[in-house]
Amino acid sequence: MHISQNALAVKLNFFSTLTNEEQSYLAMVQSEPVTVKAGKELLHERQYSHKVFIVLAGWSNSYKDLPDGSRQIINFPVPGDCVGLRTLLMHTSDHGYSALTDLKFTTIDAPRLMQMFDDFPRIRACFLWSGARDEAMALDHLVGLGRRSAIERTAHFFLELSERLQLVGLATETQYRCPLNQYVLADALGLTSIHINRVLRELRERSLLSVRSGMVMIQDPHELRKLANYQSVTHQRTRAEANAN
Amino acid sequence: MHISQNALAVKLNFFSTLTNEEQSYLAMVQSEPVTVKAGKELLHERQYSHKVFIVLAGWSNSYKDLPDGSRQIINFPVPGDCVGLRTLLMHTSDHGYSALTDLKFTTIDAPRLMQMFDDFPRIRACFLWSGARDEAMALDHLVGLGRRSAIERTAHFFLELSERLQLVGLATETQYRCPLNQYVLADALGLTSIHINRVLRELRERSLLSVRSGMVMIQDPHELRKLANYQSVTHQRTRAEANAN
DNA sequence: CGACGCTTTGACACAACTCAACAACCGTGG
DNA sequence: CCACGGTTGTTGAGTTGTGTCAAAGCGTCG
Repeated sequence: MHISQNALAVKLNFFSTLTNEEQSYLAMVQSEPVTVKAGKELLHERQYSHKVFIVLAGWSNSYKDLPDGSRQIINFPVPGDCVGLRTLLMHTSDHGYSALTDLKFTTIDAPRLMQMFDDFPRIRACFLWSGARDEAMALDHLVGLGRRSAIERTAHFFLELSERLQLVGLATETQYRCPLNQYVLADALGLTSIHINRVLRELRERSLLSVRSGMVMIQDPHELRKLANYQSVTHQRTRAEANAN
Repeated sequence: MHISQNALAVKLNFFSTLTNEEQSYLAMVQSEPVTVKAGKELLHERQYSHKVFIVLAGWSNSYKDLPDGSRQIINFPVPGDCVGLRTLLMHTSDHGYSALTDLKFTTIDAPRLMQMFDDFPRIRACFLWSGARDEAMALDHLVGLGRRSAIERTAHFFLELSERLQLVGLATETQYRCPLNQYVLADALGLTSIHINRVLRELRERSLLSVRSGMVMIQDPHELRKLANYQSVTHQRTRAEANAN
């Protein structure tokens, strides 16, 4: 098992403890790690795809482009996240997926994934659980876009990101690296980069959160959570008992 | 098999043809149909739940409430839709679910559902596929809230609803019954009811679409699609080959 | 040093919201 | 049958949050 493949195992273990056999199978079924350059598009909308991506390191985003040239970013998969499960079921992708920084990942081909799901129902359960969590996050995102103001949405976003990164050891309670620029943030939060800038300034001036040279610092977690009406995505939920299915 | 339970079968059959045995099992595993009054809350946020709902007739909505009193409607499940699959995995619901009109549905308990998934992998595949389609629709919704104007979003909404209802025979190309009032539409589309009213007026004045006494009439499907940049959710995709998993 | 990508700021425009009425509709009971 | 209240739809006037356009500042890298 590659050390670098641990993020996935860490995340799945959060849902349910995997045996050594399951863990080593999980490591074995993955391709060798691949590294691509920032900007590389790994999946474009409507592309036929027969594999999933497991992020090991780096930043990427899944998104949808609109005919008027704007784009909506759906998600920023972090290390340990799996991209393309739904696409596998659909056969063709309903979103694009590209690297924002140099990106290291492995892949699993559909047949091997399906075989694994047949042979290791507990692993299948973990993947389903993980997919369900991703879906829950997408719904939070949806609610934010529909009903939260720009500043609430932004605060909420950085809090959620923090929690996801903590899960794989890439953030502390108060800070984490985050190379997302204001154009990218704008596309994720349904705003313009100009307005994101104003919002970040306000958060900074209110001493709640600051973003400087790729580093997010949460200065006042309590007040920030209050502003965002933030509820933890993961911690509020009972840990899964991964029975078959 | 109850005739009234056909909507689910119709929808799953759209994904992959089920055998007679599968169809009758699917009918058998469901509870007797239940009817509840409009307004009844079937699932509230954070509720523990151990069953899924299969809508047979009537209108309902899943939503999230925000502490400031506003709400964001996630989805309007239509007959044949299944509510609560993700909740089953999470053990507690991350959204509320309530009836908007008198509502007829069946339920499937978690253990029986899991048993069915073990015994009939093709049914499991259909449910997963169906869940994936719901997720894809949620993503469309997310994109709309983030990047589309009020009128585009509204047009898009009615087009998508039309297609979903057509799938179960509840709409023609040009019209369908839809008892959603403007408050409800507003909560779904991330707008105020007042603004929805103005948007509907504009759609009416431009002879694209009109909503009168619970009836949606699509007057100019082509222009409406152009306005909304609408792409079919279901038709664009290859029909599934439902192999196990 | 200049070029480029990203951030920051200002002035202005506009889409959508708020508040406040009023009108239409509908079922209910007198 | 009409009067009534509640719900839903409609409209106007004014406000505000966010977008648009334009330009300048700042780092970094070649």
